Amino acid sequence: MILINLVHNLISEAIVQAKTDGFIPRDYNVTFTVERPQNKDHGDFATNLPLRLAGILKMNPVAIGERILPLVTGSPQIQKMWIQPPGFINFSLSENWVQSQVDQVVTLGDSFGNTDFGNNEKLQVEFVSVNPTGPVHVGHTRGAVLGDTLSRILAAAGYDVTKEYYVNDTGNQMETFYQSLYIRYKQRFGHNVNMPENGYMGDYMIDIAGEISEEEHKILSLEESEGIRKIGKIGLSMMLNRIESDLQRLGINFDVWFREYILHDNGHVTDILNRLIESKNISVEEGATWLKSSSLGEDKDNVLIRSNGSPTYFAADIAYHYDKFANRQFSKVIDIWGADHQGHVSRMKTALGALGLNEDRLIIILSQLVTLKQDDQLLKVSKRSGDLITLPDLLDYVGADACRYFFLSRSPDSQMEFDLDLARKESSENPVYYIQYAHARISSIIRLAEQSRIDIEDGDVELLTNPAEIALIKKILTLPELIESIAINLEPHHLAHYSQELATAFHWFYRQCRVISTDVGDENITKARAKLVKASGIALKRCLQLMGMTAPETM
RNA sequence: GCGCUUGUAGCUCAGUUGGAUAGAGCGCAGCCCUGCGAAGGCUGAGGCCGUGGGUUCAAGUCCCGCCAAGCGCGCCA
Repeated sequence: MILINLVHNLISEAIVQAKTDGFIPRDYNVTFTVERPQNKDHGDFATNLPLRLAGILKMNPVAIGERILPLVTGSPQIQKMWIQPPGFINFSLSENWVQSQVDQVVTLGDSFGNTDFGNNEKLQVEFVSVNPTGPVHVGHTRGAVLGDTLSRILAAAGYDVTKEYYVNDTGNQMETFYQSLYIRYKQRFGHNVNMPENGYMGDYMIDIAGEISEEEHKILSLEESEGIRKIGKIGLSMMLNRIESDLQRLGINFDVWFREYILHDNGHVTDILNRLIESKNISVEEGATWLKSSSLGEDKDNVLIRSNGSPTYFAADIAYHYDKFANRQFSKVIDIWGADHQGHVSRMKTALGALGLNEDRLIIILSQLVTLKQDDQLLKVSKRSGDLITLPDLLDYVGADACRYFFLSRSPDSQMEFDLDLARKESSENPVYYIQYAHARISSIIRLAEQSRIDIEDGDVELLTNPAEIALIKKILTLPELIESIAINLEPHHLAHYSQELATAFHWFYRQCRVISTDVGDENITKARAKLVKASGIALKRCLQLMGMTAPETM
C-alpha cells in the first residue's frame, strides 16, 4: 500500500474510534489532510486533524491531539507519532522498515513504482491530433510530450491506456491543402499558376510536391478537379507519414490513428444528429442545422450542418467522442488540446451531456501556447505563412531528451517562452544532463562492483544508517506515491522535478558515503551500499523511462 | 465587452489542493578531488508571492475588485 494512504487509514480508524467514544459527534463529517512536511523536524508525515477539529470541539488543538493520538494504532512502518504545536500529529517512519525496502525495490526491479490503482480501467488519451495540412511544430510538441508522458504514467498506475491520434482528414482546411499542393506540383513542372488566397505557403509543400512522381501518378494529364483529388490523397498520406516519423523521433508511438472520414462514411455523424433531434436539442435556422446549446447553458448555439449541407468539424467531433464512450467503451477519455481550442471545451461537454453521457468522463487538458524566441525576437508561428519551427528542427537543435524534459517540467497551464538560443547553448547545463549523469554514475559503480566480484544481492540493508543513505531510500520510496498522485491529478510535470530531487539525493549520498571500498573490514558495508546504488538506479531509470528519455550507462 | 489561463529570487519555473521558517535549476560570490564519474558536493547573497480588500486558528493557495500578459468568442479546424 502507498505509504501516505496507510497513514490516512490509521487516522480514519482513529476517528471512527473517537466517534464511538463520543469524543467527536457521530454525525460530524471530519475532513483532514495528510502531507509530507517540508521540515524534517516534523517527521515523514503530518496530519492537521486536531486543527480541523478545534472549531467544532471548541478545544485547544494540542489537547485534541492528545485525545486522538492514543486512538491511532501502530503499524510496522511507523516508528513514532507525536503532537506538535499548533496542533499537528506527526509521524516518522521506522528506520528498519525503510532499510528493508531497499531489498523490496531490488526484487521488484523494473516494475518498481507500478501500482494497481487504475484497476485496469479502460482509458484513452488523445493528443497531438495535428491537422495533416502541415508538420508538427513546437506548440504541438508540448502537448505531444504531455500526452505521451501522461499515458506512460497512467499505464504504470494500473490503467489500460490507449494512445490515439485523431486525423482531421476532411473539411475546408484539407481542401485548401489539396489545392495548395496541386499548385505547387504544377509550378514544379513550369506552369505559371498562383497559390490560392489562404494556401499553405510552407516549403514543405514544395518538398512534398517534389517527391511525387509524375511517371507513376500522371497527375498533370488529369482534369483539374480530378488531379486535385488524386494528388490530395497522395499528399495526405505523405504528410501523415512525416508526422508519424517525426513523433517517433521524439519517442512517441500511437496505438490508434483514427480517421475522421470514417465517421462520415459509416453514418456516425448522421446517427448523432438523429439522436440530438430525438432529444429535442436541434433547430433549423437560416438553412443550417444548429445544436441548441444556449438552452443548455452555453453562450450561443452552434452549427452542426451548414446551409450548404456539409457537416461542421463540431458535428464530427461530437460523433467522434460519442464513439469513444458508447461504442469503444472507454470509461474515461483524456483529450489534450492547445489553448486555442479552449472555447470548444464547454460546448463539447455540453453536447455529450445532451446525448445522455456523463460529461465528467471527458477530461480536457489545455496546454498553453508556446512562443518562440530567437535573437531576442519573438517568432510568430503560423502554418500558412510557413514561418514555423517544426518538431524535426527542434530535435536537431536540442535533441529528444532535452526537448521532452524541457516541455514536461512545466505545468501545462502556464504559457511558456521557448528561447531557442538558450535551449541550444545550455545543452551541457540542462537539468536533463544532471539526471542522466546520476544514472551514468550509478551504472559506473555497478560495473565496478561487478568487476570486483562484489555480491550485491548479499548486502545487509540494516547497515544503511547514514542520514544520506536514509534520505536517499526515503526519496526512492516516494515514487509509487508520486505515480499515483499524477494519475489522480494528471500533472506529470511533478515527475520531472522528482527526478531531479532523486538525482540530488543520490549525488549527496555519493559524496557522503564511499560505496566500493577495498579496505579490510568494509566488505559488508560495500555490499549494502552497492545494493542501495542498484535500487537508486532502478528508481531513476524508471523515471527516465516514464518521461520517455534515455537512461545512459555512460556519457 | 464577455469567457479561459497566467503573474512567486536577476532569469526559467515548482509550490503536495488551506498548514509549521516560501523552494529548485541557471546566473552571481566563495569552499571541496594524491580512492568508486567534479556533467558532482557544500556555503552565501538574492522575495511586498502583480495590487487592494475579504473569509479563519492559519492564505502564495479560497472569494471579490483592480492592473498587466496570452488565448478564445466563425456556417475554420
